[in-house]
Amino acid sequence: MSTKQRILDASLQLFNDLGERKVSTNAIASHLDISPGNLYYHFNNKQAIIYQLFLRYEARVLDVLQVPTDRSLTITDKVRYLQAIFAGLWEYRFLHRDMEHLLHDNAELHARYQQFFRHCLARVADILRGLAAAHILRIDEQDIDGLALNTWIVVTSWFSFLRCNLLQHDDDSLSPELLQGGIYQVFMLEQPYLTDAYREHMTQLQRQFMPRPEWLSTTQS
Amino acid sequence: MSTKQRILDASLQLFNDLGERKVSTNAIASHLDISPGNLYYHFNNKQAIIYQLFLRYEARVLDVLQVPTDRSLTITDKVRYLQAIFAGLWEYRFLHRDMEHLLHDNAELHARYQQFFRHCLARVADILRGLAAAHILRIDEQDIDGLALNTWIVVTSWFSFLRCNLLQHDDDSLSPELLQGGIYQVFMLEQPYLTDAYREHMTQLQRQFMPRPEWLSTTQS
DNA sequence: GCATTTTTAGAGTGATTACTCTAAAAAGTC
DNA sequence: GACTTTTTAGAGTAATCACTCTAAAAATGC
Repeated sequence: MSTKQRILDASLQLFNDLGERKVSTNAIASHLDISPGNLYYHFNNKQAIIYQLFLRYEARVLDVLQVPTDRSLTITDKVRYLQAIFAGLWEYRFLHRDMEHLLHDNAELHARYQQFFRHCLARVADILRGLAAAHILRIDEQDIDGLALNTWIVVTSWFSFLRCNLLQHDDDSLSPELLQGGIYQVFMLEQPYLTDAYREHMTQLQRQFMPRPEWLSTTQS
Repeated sequence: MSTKQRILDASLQLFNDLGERKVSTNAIASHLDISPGNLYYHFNNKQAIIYQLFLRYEARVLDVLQVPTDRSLTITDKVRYLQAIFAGLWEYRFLHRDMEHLLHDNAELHARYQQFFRHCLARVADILRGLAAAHILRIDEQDIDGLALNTWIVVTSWFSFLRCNLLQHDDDSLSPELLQGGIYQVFMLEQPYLTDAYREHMTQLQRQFMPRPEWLSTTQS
């Protein structure tokens, strides 16, 4: 594999494990047993590494968020979307961990990210319209944008939420399993809009993603 | 005013304006025309300043999130809760801007924050139960925790969302007016649970917090 | 007015880190 | 094998920043 790719892979891994801020370019180089000069031969600066990783992430997400044109959506699609999106978020989790800082320091990334956001939001809205067309949801057009936006917020904030509110301080073990609770919360957003025909089925499905009860029960505290 | 208070006030202002990370302790001192030594006489370290500011924030929020015991909740309460919470978020907006980093570097704050979170979540759930008891919402007990959690996520992520997705890169002018859209989104979460008696009234109320349409419409992009 | 405590100034320090510079090694070309 | 280009090494640098240290000034108590 080319040095450039190895730098990107190592950066991604270190960023994900430790957070972008805690990983110096020298650390990336020494992790790969190459010199800082070598790293800077391939990338003009740290931001360029992050930008390339974002492009990977973007491609991955947009690839998932396609709405089929030849058939109507099913509940299976819904689950598949969410699992794939959360898997992508997991793979590039350093991004949303510190998005504000990354964007503040990088105007080019900021512009691209905002375009990406608008694109995603439109796709999510299209998916919701597709679910409505398939009589899975019953929702007014005027509510679709709001629901799509809430979905975006919950999805992109989920890992941050976990790390801040549910993980012990010394415990860095954010695991893919913890994704499940995020999927549950997104189902929760859509649940009230389910048509009677699908309500029973979805409720049962949603239960599979139920967060462990000791987590978040408000009744006993 | 005591030097200690002046340090806290100046820190809050600078943190809010520039982000905690971009504000050095030396910068706080020189902003107040005092020496770094003086600052460190009053606070052992930067984290201690942040911790004290968090305590202020916590007290402010918990003061707002009271459920009246002598009467049932009204729609006016609902609006008042949201406006007061968002005002508090605004006043201490540096906190949620970089919460993960702040907590990672400060175990004591992390523990306190998690306790605060659980407390808030329970209060939000109580408010939802109160709204159900007042026949404003119709919601199953088993859905309350999930709705409360989504409310927490949307509320605490709103400013971050604005800065990442809606503000121009050179534009630091996050304004209190932009809060309104956050309130709209929280209404959006609860809207499907409204009883018929209140649906009309709330929908009209919600419209007042409507984000400007060019913002987030998915229909024209 | 003297003694003690509290508050302040301000120079300095050690650690970190993104990035540079020079030159050597390796790879490719003919 | 001579050359050109690409890739690499690694020492170094300038800036930043949280925090320390010493000693002077100010406030307080009696």
